[in-house]
Amino acid sequence: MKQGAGIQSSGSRRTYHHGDLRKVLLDAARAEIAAHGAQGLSMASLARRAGVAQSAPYRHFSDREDLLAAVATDGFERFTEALLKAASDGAEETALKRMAVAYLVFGEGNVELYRLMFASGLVPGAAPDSALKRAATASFQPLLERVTASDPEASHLSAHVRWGQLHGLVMLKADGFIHDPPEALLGVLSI
Amino acid sequence: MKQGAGIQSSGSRRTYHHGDLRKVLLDAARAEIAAHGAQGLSMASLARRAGVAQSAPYRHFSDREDLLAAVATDGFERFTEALLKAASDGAEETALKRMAVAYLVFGEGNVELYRLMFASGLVPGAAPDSALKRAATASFQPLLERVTASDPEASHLSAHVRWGQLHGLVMLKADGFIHDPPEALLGVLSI
DNA sequence: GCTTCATGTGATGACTTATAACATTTAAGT
DNA sequence: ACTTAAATGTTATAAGTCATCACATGAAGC
Repeated sequence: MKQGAGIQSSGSRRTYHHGDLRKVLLDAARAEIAAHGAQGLSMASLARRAGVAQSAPYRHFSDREDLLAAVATDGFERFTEALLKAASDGAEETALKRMAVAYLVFGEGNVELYRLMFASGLVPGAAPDSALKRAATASFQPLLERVTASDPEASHLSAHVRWGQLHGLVMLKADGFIHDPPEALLGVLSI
Repeated sequence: MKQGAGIQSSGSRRTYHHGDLRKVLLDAARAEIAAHGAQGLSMASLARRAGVAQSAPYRHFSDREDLLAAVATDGFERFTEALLKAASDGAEETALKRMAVAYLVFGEGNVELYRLMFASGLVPGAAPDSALKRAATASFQPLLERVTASDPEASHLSAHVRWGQLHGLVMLKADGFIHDPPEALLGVLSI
């Protein structure tokens, strides 16, 4: 089935069909985005990197935005996972604090991916029933649940504000406006 | 031989020299960014819109990023002005609250400009002594001063956190993740 | 085995950034 | 005023991008 043929990066593939181009493209895109951001990512360079024709990626992604959306969707899923893991990974009372730490750590460790996910305008433009939109809204659920769990009076609104606090700190750091370490910031936040 | 010739070649300009191309380009860029964001802005379209050759803008801006930086710098200056005006426009005790409102209002009223200023990666990449960097750091001073003035114990750190709160809310709204009105958010923030 | 469908190729058009060589005004210096 | 330098515009062009086309190839199903 999955013939191990794979890729011959120097240009000569053994098989006409690549075998797993979609995955290779996504991996390359993730790496490129992590290294240099989504802005400069080009379909052509991805194709070159994968050793296929420039038009090949369009067999797997309808356009550049579609590919970025796939990377972002995957990012949201990993992000949600990280939050859930942090929440369930210790005492109940300190779950929110651990989630906050996990949030900041994820942001710091995936600056460009985080920017793509939350500040590229990809999500607001996506269709309401798209995988991207669903993954994005899903990533907000863990935080929302914890906030309302710890304080039944708390509304969506206060969860939004908590989220905004963390989001703002991640973005300010991502863009080099502040440089304080996560622990210091959380101390002031009193989460 | 003579290829220049066309005073009127493309548009309806009467003089060979445009007169105030730099300003016209900046105005057009601001309008285009406000309408469709900085992402899709092209030097070529700006030139067309101004009725000059595609290469003309490069006489005034070394490259696309340089033009965007000019727009962002102007944005930071107007942003600082708005914050200062809010601070000095009422009772001393409520200055911080008014600044917070002004912050959110500016963000909501200039979504794409705000994104360019704070989330485009322009500032971290700029030279330390560039006009952009200076305008950006200057925009943080009003908030910092008010925070430390109202609470001498407060450090830069707590000012950063305040900033992060506001920044996060603006960005989340800009990207369509939340939709709460400013007053509601500020109520929860207790600023 | 034959057909069909998914996937990769090459060529192409429209568009963009950016630079170079050349043209035309404006300004400065004498 | 005359000459020349500096700004600022123009044309042409190179290199790169996105996206689509008709066509080639190989894998899977009948």
